[in-house]
Amino acid sequence: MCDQLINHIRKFVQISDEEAKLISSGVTLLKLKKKAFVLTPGKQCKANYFVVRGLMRLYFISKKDTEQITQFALENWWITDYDSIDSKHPSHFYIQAVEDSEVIFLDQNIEDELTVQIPAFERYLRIMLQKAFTAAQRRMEMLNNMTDEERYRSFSTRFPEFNQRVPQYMVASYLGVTPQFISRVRAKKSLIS
Amino acid sequence: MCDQLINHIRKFVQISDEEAKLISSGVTLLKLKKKAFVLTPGKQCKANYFVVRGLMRLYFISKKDTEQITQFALENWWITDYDSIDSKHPSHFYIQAVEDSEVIFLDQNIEDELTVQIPAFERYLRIMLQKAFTAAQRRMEMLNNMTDEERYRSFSTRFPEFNQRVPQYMVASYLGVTPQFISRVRAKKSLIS
DNA sequence: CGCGACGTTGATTTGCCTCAACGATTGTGG
DNA sequence: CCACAATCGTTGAGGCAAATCAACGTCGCG
Repeated sequence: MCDQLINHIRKFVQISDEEAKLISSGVTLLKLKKKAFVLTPGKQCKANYFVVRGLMRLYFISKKDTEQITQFALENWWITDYDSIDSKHPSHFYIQAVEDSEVIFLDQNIEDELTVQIPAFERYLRIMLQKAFTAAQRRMEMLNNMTDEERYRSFSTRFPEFNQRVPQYMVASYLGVTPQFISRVRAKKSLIS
Repeated sequence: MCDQLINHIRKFVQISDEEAKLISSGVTLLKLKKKAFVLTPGKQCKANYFVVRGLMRLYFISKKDTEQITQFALENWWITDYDSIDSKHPSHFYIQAVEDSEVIFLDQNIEDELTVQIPAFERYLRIMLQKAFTAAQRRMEMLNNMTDEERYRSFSTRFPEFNQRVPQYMVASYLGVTPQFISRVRAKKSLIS
């Protein structure tokens, strides 16, 4: 049932079959319809989510009453609100399925137990965090080093899959621009070619 | 010599005195003059740096030939270029002392050994990464949810120490605005009060 | 069918940058 | 100790990229 997670872990660290079973028995598979939520503002985030199939997004409502997407998670990515988990404060984020999805639910307390029992699992999670942090760094780099137009073009050529699977207004929200702006850039592009 | 690092680790995880010694014997204390570099573009980053005293910054040169600061590290923070470490590619960042500083140098290979030998140390590093990632998330949130003026005001009231220790143009670079812009905001502020 | 969600297009506004010149302060060599 | 340059911050004028506001088109779905 959780083969995909175990396979993913084994790309980075070695775990025995018993350890794999231990991990499997600690998690739950959730089937989510499009637009279903696993976290909403006001609730404390208590789990880490691994995307088996589908696409999740993490977002909040900005001052201007618009959705602000801070993260997407495709297959084999983890997504959660670490801030809420660490501080034990209520989250101000939504985590929502963009498409029909299957995600593995890993409760925070169980994660703590597993990381103590299985050092290799702790290492795996550290490696995932390091990747996530690097991605966040790169994204900030792009925010400060490119114009909005460059950023959109770079994003859509580097992650063409997203343009297929994600509505334009979500891409806009993720990139920190307006949907109108993206529309104009695309109009320009098609004139050139 | 590395008491400060050991104390910091023990705020988050338990380690024995032997483990503490093992860690201490694996690291080196560097004394850096203001403006000294521990990493420059073109070189592969091979270590993690823990700030004992002083202030470090991580930055790169943007397309417009201006410095873009992506991270500061005060006392008790780690700083490095994970991207270069993971990919083993040359870095395109500078890591530089903003003030005279003392940093603890932890070689990547030694870090790998220590994390295998001491699971609690791996856990400590994961916790540090989680904090760093959360901070990066928050920063992106601010970038998309505030005007440049709000962001500067929020930054300077939330981290007043930085305004003492860091020249204005570095704050500007970190916030992604021009030094002139900050100057104007401050002028406005003093008129009001 | 009719409604809502999503995208497009045009006109106007605005927040911040750019360029440029001018202080103030610091540090350095003669 | 002073002259000078370099560094850092301030101020003003003009320009531009993207946001905002608003209207309209189109597709999919209950």
